[in-house]
Amino acid sequence: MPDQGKTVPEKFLKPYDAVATEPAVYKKWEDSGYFNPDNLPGDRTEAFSIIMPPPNANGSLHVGHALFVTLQDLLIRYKRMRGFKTLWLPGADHAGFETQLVYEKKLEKEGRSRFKMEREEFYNETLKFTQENKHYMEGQLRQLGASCDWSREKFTLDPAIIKTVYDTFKKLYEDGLVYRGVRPVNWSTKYQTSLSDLETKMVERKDPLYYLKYGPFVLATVRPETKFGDTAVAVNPNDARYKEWVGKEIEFEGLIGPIKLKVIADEYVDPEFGTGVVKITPAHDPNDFEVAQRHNLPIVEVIDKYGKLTEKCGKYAGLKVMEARKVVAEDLAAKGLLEKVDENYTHTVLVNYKNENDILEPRVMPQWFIKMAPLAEMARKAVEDGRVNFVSDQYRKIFFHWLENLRDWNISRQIVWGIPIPAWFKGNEVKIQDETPGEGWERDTDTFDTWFSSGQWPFATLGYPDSPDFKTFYPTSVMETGYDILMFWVMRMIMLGLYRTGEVPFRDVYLHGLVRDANRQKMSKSKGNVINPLDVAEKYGTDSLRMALLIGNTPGQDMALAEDKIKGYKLFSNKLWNIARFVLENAGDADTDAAYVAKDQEYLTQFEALTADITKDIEEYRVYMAAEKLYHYLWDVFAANLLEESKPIFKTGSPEEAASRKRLLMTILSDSLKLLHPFMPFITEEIWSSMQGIDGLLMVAEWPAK
RNA sequence: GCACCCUUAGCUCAGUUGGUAGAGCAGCGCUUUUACACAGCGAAGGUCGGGGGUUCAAAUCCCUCAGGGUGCACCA
Repeated sequence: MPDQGKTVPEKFLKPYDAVATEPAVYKKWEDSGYFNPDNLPGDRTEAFSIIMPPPNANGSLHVGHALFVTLQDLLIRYKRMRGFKTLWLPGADHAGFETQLVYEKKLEKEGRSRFKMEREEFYNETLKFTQENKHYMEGQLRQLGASCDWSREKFTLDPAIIKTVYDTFKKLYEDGLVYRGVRPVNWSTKYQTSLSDLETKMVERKDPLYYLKYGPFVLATVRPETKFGDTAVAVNPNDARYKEWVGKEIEFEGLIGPIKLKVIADEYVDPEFGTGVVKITPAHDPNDFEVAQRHNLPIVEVIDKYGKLTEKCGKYAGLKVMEARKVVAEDLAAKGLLEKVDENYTHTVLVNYKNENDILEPRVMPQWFIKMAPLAEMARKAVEDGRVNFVSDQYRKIFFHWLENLRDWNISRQIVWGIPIPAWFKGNEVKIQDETPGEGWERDTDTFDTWFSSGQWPFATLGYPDSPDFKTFYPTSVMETGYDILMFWVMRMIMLGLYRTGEVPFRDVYLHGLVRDANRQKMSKSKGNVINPLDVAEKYGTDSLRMALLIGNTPGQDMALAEDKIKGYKLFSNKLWNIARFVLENAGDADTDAAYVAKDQEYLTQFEALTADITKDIEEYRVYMAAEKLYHYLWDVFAANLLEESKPIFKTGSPEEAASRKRLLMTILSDSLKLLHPFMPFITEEIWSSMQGIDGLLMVAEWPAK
């Protein structure tokens, strides 16, 4: 053995064992206290902060979570090494409606139902369920290497968070931006709650289109069962066919007695569609409601909250919508009031975004709404003048487009699992406070839309307005999350952050895409194509998973992830491990003052250029490029050239050449570990710990770029 | 209907401010010579969706067509 006498730790004689190494490395980091910005070494004045998008505490982490952990941990580790006072604040979301759905399903499996439980009982069980999940998730985040400050962890139901949410609600109410309105909402008869416009989806369906005889008119509708709620028929003001009817009343025999309806003219009616005549049912169609507002039409509720016809429908009362549709159509036909039926009519229906079988019923109900126009304007300005910067420009465009079509936001939910709305009613009086105002007041039983509280997450978690953390870390530096919650969350945070604090909640928005399977299919349990991040992390190492998630993944774009790709970076880990072994065996005794020969000086210059390049890439959020460049350099330059060339130098070269080369290898290895650490934190820290003469943790080593 | 994105090697994707193309996997070939068999090395592979334009120069900028995807939207 030519290398006798060199001391290389025995672990390098075996392939890198990620599974055995990673938990111990994480423990070292956590024990060091450096996750907490207050404990970081040196004099750090400039802050860098990321608020972690709180995972929903209703399940385990999926590969999408692994992606955000990887991206955010990378940015945090990079800035920590650059000398910033870095805070990455973790949390968990009670995720109101979604968690309630998950828990209801669980109850269903046990043959139970929340409708047979006391409110409190259901709430407490769900709370226990989320707390267990939350604990489990924290372990998973650690496994993924998240260097977040656990001492500052927050939960959306923490009393301090709830207090902030209440204060915001009260302020909005006092400013006239929150109002109690009787307006159309998206009602789920299945889950017995309203949903915001964002929590709905349009799906295409084929339904019969019925042509009904309304006195002198024929009009088309998919929903004959709502006819009992008609309060007018409408035509287009420019439609010559019906001009003489406008303002008059039509009278005809209905199913439950004679009907009298006013004929109104409104631009809403498209003369080209159907017969150009529309029945107006304000209580069960948001458009009809708007028409009714313009024409002062009465609103008659004919469908109740269970989706059954009301007593206004005579003998049809009590029938469910779909049954009623059939019966009403039959009876109309029998009475000769049905002109024809188009059986192949394709249209869109509004459904629950979490359950396409849950067709939503538009209903007019008293609910809490937020006036969006003033808030949207604040947000628009902030993005327009660059106070908030989108890393990918496409989402800036989508953001502006979205702001154009905003309706007021329904923030009250008729569900148990959530933050109770601090409102009290007595007759027509309303008071906003948490404690009872006294005798005769009744508390609102509704809870907040979960996005109303998460929309306040950045300033709520930092303890607005008095906490030192708020002063140090707000506005936060980056918001990194999936583009799928741009509207749900990012928009609302910008609006509510600006409204409440006067400042944007974050400066840069980095939106990542969906992680799909190798064939670009969405991962789903039913398809069986799910990659469980913790499983593959145990198989190939967390570092390999992180690299696989980073390389070839650009902001805002979906990525395909195959297990083979992760495996590929396991090979890279092993390559790096063996590079380290070679360097330690052959250059472990390097003299750090040795003079560089010309060739080695060239290598060093090349490496310094790479360092600057990679630094720029990270600064400009091209982390995928930085990762690829490092991969390429280490494999194709360091291993293939530097190491191979070194072998003859160490065998037959001059002492000057050998000394120069030893110093070069040690220098480039140690700086490479620094550059690679934000990407592959575990293996780099582990190698670092074995390098002679290097003290301390790599996670707080100084970044090598000038 | 409006808006946005995508189309590059067999597959999945990169390509920063315009300078005649890169990675991983698959496929092909070679190698068990002490950094690496839990592999390694090498070669091959593309008229950058079609057409037009700007430019000394276009995968990159502009126009247009085609295909795919997503978001928003009040057609009963």
